[in-house]
Amino acid sequence: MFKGLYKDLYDHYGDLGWWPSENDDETIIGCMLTQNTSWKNVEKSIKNLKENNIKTLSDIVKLDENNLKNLIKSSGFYNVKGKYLMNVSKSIIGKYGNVNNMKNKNVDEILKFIINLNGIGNETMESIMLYALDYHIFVVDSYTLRFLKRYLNMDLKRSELRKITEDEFEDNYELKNLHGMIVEISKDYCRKKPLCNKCFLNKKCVYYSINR
DNA sequence: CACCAGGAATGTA
DNA sequence: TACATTCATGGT
Repeated sequence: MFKGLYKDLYDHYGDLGWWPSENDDETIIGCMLTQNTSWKNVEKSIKNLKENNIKTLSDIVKLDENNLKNLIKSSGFYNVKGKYLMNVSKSIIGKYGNVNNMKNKNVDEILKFIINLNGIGNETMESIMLYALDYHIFVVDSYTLRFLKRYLNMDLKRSELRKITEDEFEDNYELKNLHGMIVEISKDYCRKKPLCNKCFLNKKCVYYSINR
């Protein structure tokens, strides 16, 4: 159902290299900090952390929580995000020792552990599962649901969309790049003022035919 | 000046 | 289940 869409997007965006990070710990940190926040503001926080030699969740648990909040201030919501990131780091280190030990385990076990952590909802859980831990799980965000509603004229629920994409794409790389490409096309052409007339998908979106 | 960004928790009905 | 509100910086 989405193979054609994938090709159209890939012809335009190619390999986006999602998730951008130096290691899996940094991916998890980015997943937490980018909640309702532009990526550029998150990059400043990550740069701040690196300059203070904080690169892993083990480094974070050694920090004072208020110190952590100051370092991530640029990504907004720093009080809740600081508390969440500290507790998530402590839980992961406490149960698994390090991020790598969470890979290649029973998918449901890891999924339930992550979704039950305070500060992690469905989208952040899916991002961590796919991009940091390399499980076969698609990331569904509001961009994706809105875009597919215009593209397919289907009001899918996240569970339905996840089943379709995870069945259709066997390779994790495709799930990773597909989500990245949908975010990019949403940012480029599908914000509140849609630019369907300039989008490379052009008339393939239902939204275009309805409003023009 | 207003609006929103690669959300989630909490509360209400 | 479906909404509303709060958290709060920084770019446009």
